[in-house]
Amino acid sequence: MPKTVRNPQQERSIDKKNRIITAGYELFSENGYYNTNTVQIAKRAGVSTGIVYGYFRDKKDILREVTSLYMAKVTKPILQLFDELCAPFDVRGFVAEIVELVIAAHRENAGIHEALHALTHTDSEISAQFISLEDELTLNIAGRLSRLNVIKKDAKEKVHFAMDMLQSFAHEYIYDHHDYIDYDRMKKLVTDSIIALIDVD
Amino acid sequence: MPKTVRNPQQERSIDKKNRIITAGYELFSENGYYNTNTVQIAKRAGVSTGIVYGYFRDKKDILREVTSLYMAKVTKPILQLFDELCAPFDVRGFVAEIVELVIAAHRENAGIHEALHALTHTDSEISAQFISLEDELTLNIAGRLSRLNVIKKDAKEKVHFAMDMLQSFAHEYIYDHHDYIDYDRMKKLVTDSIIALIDVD
Amino acid sequence: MPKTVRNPQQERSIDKKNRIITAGYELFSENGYYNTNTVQIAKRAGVSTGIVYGYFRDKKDILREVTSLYMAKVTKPILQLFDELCAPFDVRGFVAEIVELVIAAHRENAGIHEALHALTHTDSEISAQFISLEDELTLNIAGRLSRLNVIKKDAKEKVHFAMDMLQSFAHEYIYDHHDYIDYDRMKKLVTDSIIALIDVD
Amino acid sequence: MPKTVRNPQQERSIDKKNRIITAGYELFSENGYYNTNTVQIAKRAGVSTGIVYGYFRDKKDILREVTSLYMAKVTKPILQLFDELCAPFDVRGFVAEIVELVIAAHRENAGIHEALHALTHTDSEISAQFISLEDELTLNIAGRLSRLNVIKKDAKEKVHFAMDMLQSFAHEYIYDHHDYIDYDRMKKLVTDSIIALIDVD
DNA sequence: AATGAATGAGACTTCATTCAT
DNA sequence: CATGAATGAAGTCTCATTCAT
Repeated sequence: MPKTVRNPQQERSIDKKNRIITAGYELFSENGYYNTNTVQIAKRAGVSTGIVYGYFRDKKDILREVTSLYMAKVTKPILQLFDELCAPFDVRGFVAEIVELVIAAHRENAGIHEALHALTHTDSEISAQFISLEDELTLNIAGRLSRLNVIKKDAKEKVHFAMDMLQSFAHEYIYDHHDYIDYDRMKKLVTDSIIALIDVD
Repeated sequence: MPKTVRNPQQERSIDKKNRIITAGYELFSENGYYNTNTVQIAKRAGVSTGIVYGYFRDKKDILREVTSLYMAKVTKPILQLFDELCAPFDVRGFVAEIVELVIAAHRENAGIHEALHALTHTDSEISAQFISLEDELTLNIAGRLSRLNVIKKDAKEKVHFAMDMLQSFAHEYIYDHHDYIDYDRMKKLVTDSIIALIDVD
Repeated sequence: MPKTVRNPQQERSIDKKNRIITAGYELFSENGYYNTNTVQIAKRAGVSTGIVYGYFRDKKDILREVTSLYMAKVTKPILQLFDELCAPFDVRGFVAEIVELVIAAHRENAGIHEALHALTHTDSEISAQFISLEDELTLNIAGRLSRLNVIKKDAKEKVHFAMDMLQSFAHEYIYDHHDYIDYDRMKKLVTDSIIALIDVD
Repeated sequence: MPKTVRNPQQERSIDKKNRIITAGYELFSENGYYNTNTVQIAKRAGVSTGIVYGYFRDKKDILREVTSLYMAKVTKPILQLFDELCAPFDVRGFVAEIVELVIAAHRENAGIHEALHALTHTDSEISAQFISLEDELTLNIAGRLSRLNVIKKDAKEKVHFAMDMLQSFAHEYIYDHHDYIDYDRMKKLVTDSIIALIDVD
């Protein structure tokens, strides 16, 4: 008797599944994956413990969906920004906007990034999901910027590296406030570095 | 009745404590903190389960020491490089050296960085250890470079950001190999960005 | 994340909780608190180890409930006897009845009194429970006897001391049978002493 | 290879053994038998963990000796008082003296009585030791008082019961102070009850 | 489809006892 | 004789998962 997981079609069921994912999202974000148990998830989602296993194969399966949700939340606003983009455009202004966007995304998706990233190393599936997100973003953005002729050379490498910078900085900005750092000045350095990176031929 | 932990003085005991730390280092690195149990650590260290608690208050205490070990491993070679540094010096060559060093450190200290960083978000003690490592490195390096007049302005912000870049890149380089990225080209971009960052006034 | 303990409402659950308490009662009684482990309790109760922690915070929590159960078992029949009491009444007959009652209670509640009393010295919570039981009994009985004008002076001191005598004797009677003691004669001495105590002005 | 336990002849060894017993006495008294471990005992005695097993077969063996020590401490002063006793004598004064003596013994031997008595129920060996102590005291005292013609009938029963009363009261007096009890009045009741008991024919 | 009580393997930790030095 | 580090069995408690209702 192969174990089956419901694939909810009905509205009420979909809602229930989503509530579980959201609960997982919040709890993993707050306490990390290993410090969250299924009873907590069920309680937060307002469902019974048992039904969780109606929608998800196991705890890891919730993690997978939480990861997808996270991906969507982070990717969407950035791609949207690019959608509205058309040449000629103000590079500095645009980069500044992106910086703010990434910071905001980081702030909103608080702990989950850490919680998920943490698992990246021991869990190949999550790792793959993360990598494929990066791939999609990198290639998508690199393609757009190439087409717009904003970046002429090494677009993928530049975009990827720029994304890394942004992520590092956003993390720094949100979580690891060091007293001796002037974050506004640092933000300017980041923006400048990215602009310089784009302009390098 | 305060629980006491042996503070080993004899060589053999120190060795045993170190073997436990090393075992923890390796296992946390391979499987993460939560997927490693004390029996595994003891077995890998070649000691009994019981004696682990002769040297460490609890499992978390092993983690603390593992973190310290990691800190030392990462910090030392970098500070050493700076120790050998004297003006006038070849900025490009030096940065290139640093890049290689950080990549090497990342390679050698494989999973542990992830495993530890993962806990940063749920464990304030580990977080504090990490932050204090960054503080030390940043301030130390920023101080040196200021004194050598290599960086004239915003030294701390620049150094901190440069370190973030390096870390992101090293991580990328070691773990997340994307097929479509030419990592040598990317390495050059990183080096250039750091140099540019230093030169900005 | 406050740990929650089920507060069973359903009959079956209440029964299960009671079975655990009873199992604890028996095992603590037979082997003492420290020589009883949670696996034994679960087995005796016919439940799994895990569910024990669904009903009780920890092993100590079982002890608390066992103590309460013991209290009830010991207190109830004595208070009941007093409930049926009305003046004028035959002091000698009544005291004799009480003596038999306390012996019976001791016999039935076998080892548990010892097991619990044992903890009294190292566990302030159990100690408090015991003391409050004594308080209740002493004050209740002293009040009744004062009101009935059976005892005119120092009612609380007399009642308390009489209870001590009874307990000592019952313990002696049940457990520490010495060959050279004629326990029927001793029982008469106890009865007489209590009667004398009451009559002292 | 039958396990042997040293039977120390040399002074230094005897001293060491005694220090272990004393340490056990104190620690069992403070924390109970089960909350005391051998490392603590060794530390308090100022010896190594290992050597404890040179003098004692196991932890229980320490308990045995501690029990003996307790016996001696409690028995001696009482028997001594009787040794000094000769007719004709002042019953009331003598009983009052005994009461004070037992209270003092209880105070000094604080927790150990409880700690040991606790084990009485699960440990037949300790139980036997306790009973034989009582036997010795009861028979000894009953014999003396009979010979002195102080008690004419049921001497053993009376003495035993009197000892129970004293013990209960002393325990009460030292440990379970209830606010609503006037202990001086209660002490008088105890003394009177014992005197009455002796005088009953 | 839903509930939530129940299961039991396994995690962390303690400690009586042994043994190499 | 003495040391105290070492052993490993056993205890308490947690939690992913199942199952009777």
